[in-house]
Amino acid sequence: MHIMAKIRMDGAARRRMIVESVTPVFARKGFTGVTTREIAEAAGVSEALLFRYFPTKAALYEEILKLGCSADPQLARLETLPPSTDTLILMTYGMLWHLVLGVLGDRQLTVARQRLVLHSMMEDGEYARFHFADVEKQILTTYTASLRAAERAGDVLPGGPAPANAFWFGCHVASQIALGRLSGEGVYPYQGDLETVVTEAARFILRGIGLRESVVAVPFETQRLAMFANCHQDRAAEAVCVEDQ
Amino acid sequence: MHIMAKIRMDGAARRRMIVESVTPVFARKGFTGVTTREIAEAAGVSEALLFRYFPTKAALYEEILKLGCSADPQLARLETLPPSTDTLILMTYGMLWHLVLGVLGDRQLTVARQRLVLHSMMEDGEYARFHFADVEKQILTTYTASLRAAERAGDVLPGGPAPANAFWFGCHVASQIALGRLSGEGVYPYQGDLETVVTEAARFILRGIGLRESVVAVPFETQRLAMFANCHQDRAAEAVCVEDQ
DNA sequence: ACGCTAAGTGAGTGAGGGCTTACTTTGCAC
DNA sequence: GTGCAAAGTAAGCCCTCACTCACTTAGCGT
Repeated sequence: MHIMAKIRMDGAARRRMIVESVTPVFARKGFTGVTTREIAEAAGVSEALLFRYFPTKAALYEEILKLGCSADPQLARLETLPPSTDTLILMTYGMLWHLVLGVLGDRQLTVARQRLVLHSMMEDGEYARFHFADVEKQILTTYTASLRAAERAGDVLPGGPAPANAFWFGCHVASQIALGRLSGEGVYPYQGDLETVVTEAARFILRGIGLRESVVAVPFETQRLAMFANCHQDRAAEAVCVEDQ
Repeated sequence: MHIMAKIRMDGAARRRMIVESVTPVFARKGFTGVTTREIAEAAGVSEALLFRYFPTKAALYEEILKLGCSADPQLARLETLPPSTDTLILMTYGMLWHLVLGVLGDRQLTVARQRLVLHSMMEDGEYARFHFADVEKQILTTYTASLRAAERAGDVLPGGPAPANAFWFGCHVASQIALGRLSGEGVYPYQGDLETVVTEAARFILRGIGLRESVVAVPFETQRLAMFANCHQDRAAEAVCVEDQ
């Protein structure tokens, strides 16, 4: 007998462990692209055990999707920010950094989520719709509030897109840059290094939603974002501790 | 004996016919998601015949990718446009209309191409890289020239992104809107109907690359695009004639 | 010490995957 | 008409896939 599962775990722990270790595999190759043997190997477990915990391969996949749907805890933090032009800018840079660089939160999870959403969009789109509805619910009110605040402050030109659309268009730029880098080396022939591209993208988005030049041109001090990220990492550290226990 | 291939064709014609009828199937389900039996059925041909023309399933797929790479003939038309702010605007609207609405050219082919590129980006990205390099080669010089012309005309604010990046960021918005609609009903919860979204997106992009309000705010008369599209349809009609022959 | 339950597995199974083979049919040159 | 090359197919072959079963092992309450 080969030792596959080195240590014996109780049901719940094993389930979680399987889902976690298998997520990136599904993310990389898609549902049909992965075999249950690969899955088992990735989880360090026999195929038979897999099927003790999940009745079918599809059920395991759905479990992963559900888990990916769970709200990003750091997003809650956004609601604590005051509605303002500054917040709008912070959100834009934050989104880009998050989606493209994977700063803030677990990079692997972020990438996995992107892939799952993409797979969904290429199939029936149901999961993607759900996911975006969730994102909207979590972010849009803050975003809209900040956009309105910026308007009141005279920082935004009239005739811009509806707030929801402004938000999504910004997301589109960020997601597509991220998508272009999913396969390792980027596929888009941008000019300049990644940092430049991200900065230019941020300004592109801010101009796009109608912010005045005087606001857009101000360089973004990354400390703010770093602080934001740190707060979250503390939280992540906590979570790990709990899990280890 | 069942009649599968209703009419007898010579080798070259059958090859073309198979590739054409099979492209949307691969596009929808991805390489691993499709069986050779499905492929054969889609082509209205026996599996055996498939394998007479293509040594493996992978070879058939590659053939499709290569064909998808062949330049869009209408793109050549772009080069005939004078470099100007107007051309920049036309290109932006044209891109959106092309990618999202599928006007200009064969809609089904456009969608198939998008899916194939996406599949590639989620795997090794090689085909996507090739495709984008091609797009860049075909469009970027005209785009850059028009952006420079706009600058000279005083229509664009300083401090915008590098021309190549401006182009790609615009593409990103358009592709992502299109991607959100691949599965039928759109997955992004935009505000307003599709036409509104596309118009807002166009303005978002034009603002994003730094065009002045005075230029962006001008409503776009769709006749120009329609004219452009018509020109192409004439060409398409020609092509069909040649093919029928 | 000793069951008893739950964790875990090796060795399959049938279905369906890509691909082949041995054959039939069709058009056409003569 | 007849021969023949090319178009076309039915019927599998073998392998891998998702999934199962009969079994062994570890921990734990008594």
